[in-house]
Amino acid sequence: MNISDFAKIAGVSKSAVSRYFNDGYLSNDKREKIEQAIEKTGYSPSLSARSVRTRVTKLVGVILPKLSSESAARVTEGISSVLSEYGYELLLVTTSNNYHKEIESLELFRQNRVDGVILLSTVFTDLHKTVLNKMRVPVILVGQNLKGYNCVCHDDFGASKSLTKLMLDKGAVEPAYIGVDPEDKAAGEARRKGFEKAVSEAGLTLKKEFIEIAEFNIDSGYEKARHLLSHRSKPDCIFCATDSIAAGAMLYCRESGLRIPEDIMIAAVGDSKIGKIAAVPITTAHLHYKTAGSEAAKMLLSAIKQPDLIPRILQLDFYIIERRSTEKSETV
Amino acid sequence: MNISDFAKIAGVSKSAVSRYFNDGYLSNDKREKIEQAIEKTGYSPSLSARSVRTRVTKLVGVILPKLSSESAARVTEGISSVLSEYGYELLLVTTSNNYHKEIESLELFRQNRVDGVILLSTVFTDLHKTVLNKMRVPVILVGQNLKGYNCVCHDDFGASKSLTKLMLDKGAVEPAYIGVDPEDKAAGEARRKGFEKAVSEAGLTLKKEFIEIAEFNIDSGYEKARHLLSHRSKPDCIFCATDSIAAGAMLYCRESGLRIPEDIMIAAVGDSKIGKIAAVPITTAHLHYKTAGSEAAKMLLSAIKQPDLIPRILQLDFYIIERRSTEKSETV
DNA sequence: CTGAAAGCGCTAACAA
DNA sequence: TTGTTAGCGCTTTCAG
Repeated sequence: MNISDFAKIAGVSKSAVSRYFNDGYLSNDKREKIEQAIEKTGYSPSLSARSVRTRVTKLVGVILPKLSSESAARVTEGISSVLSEYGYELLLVTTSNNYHKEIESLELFRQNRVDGVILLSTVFTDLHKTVLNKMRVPVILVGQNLKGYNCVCHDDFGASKSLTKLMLDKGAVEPAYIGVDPEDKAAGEARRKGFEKAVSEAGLTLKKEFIEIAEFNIDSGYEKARHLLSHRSKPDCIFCATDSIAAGAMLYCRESGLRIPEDIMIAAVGDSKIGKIAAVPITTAHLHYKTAGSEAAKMLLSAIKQPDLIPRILQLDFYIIERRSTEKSETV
Repeated sequence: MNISDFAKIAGVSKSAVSRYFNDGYLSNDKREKIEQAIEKTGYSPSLSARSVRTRVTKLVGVILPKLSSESAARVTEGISSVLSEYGYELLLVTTSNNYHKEIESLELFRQNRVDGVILLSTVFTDLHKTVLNKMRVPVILVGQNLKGYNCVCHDDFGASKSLTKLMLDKGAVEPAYIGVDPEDKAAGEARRKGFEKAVSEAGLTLKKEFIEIAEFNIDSGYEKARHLLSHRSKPDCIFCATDSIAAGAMLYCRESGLRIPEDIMIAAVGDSKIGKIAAVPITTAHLHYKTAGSEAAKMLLSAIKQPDLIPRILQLDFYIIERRSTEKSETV
């Protein structure tokens, strides 16, 4: 059933039908006829055909490393809530943390199909830059802070610094760090720098062997904690880049008989469910992931409406949630 | 830049270009010319225009309650992996557990835009039936077992029965249940029936006050456990429909001084991360969510290819993971 | 307010 | 193998 067939059934012209669906001028008489015919036939116009004419797809591409990460899921929910409100749909691509697939997807979205793109990437290479500059539709970066691009990001540095400082203020003097690949600007680099800043501001020196780089999961956190605790000198607090890593680290600490927080404190960034129900609930920093998603979507929609918008960076605040994993009386 | 402009630049005909992108007959000479021109211009054909002609969108609609549930995320990852392999893209809609939005999305997908739909729904109403029967593209249901429709589902009944039996075999005689809305056929109804079956097969009678219905989250599990334990007679094991609920229940049990598993055992369905790192790791049943997603995608692709395919139901097996929350010596 | 007609960018049937 | 040509279903002038 196409617009011509339908127009015939409704007893009106093609134009009238088109106007009905695009709120143009229309007499009530025709409007009613069309509504009745819709009732009868279930007709609805082809979005593809419409896109050919209007060059608008009402589709937004979302590229993310993986869905089964609480933070990515929350961002996506934020995006989705705003998008659906404005009649846009969400075209999802996951890249399994493979940034070549990220580039591929951008290429795929480059000229066609979508009106804009939201990219949750973790690394930023020259390849990214090249492709991004070739894009003909607006792109919003989530989670990264990159001059010259539209970004919605978190204060990873500040959150990490605050969490680390919190543990040092409670008397820790041998801080350890389990983070992720420093290629990852936000979760890797910025969080590490925040940690290091807090350590140096406290006048402490960092032991090289107290630095570990893990994957984004529990098992890796466990493994790295084991390695960390295999040295002769022991840390008295561990700052972890993510809650999952912290959960794994805690698992190992407890298995090896350490009491938390008495023997060793643990804190991590992210405020995911896992930190709340861990054996000892984990002190964490809440980053506003869902808000990041909805703000990114809003930013994208304005960029679509107004293509000459100048790039802007929106950094969202965080807050600290103290839990038992750092519950020690202060030692000024 | 459209196909005509591009053909001119490449020095070939429109047809040649079209054939290049749809692997028709083409001499190497033209192929090379076209490749060079692509290099120069970055041309790629408009997918919308193609869809108008071919009536194929290479888009699959996915409807799910919410992303921030580990199971939904895993299913979606499974779907995505297969889809991208076959050159399809994924149009995602989340319904926030509002089944009217589910219907709306189906309507939206009904005639247009997508080549098929995968629906992760929890309830199944007459409205669903009506809309489903009107669909012009194939639909696969994930997580539900419904005669007459294409389904990929889990053995919720079996998993629940096995978990409950496991606790009863270890000597529990006062079983309690914290489940979800029985409108939810799989997680609500089937899991409850599995629980009840194990209880009755063990020759036990179920106390009415040992049945609670919770939401799908930790806080609700906590709340319901509190209610459960407020009665004079106390249960000695709790079967929970989901890991999140179990995590919450465990939190309450421990706060009220109960030892797990000595005083009370806990088990739940789902094998999510949370159960692994809970204060006392939780015995669970692994359902193959990711596989369910990829199988659903495969089923959909064959239904797209072969529209007269007769409906089929694929039920995936589960396995039990015993953890400390039920670690009691058997009392036969 | 309305309808006829042109044309969006592409594919596919046809004749060469 | 190739190019010409007729649409796919829709929107949008334009003339009424």
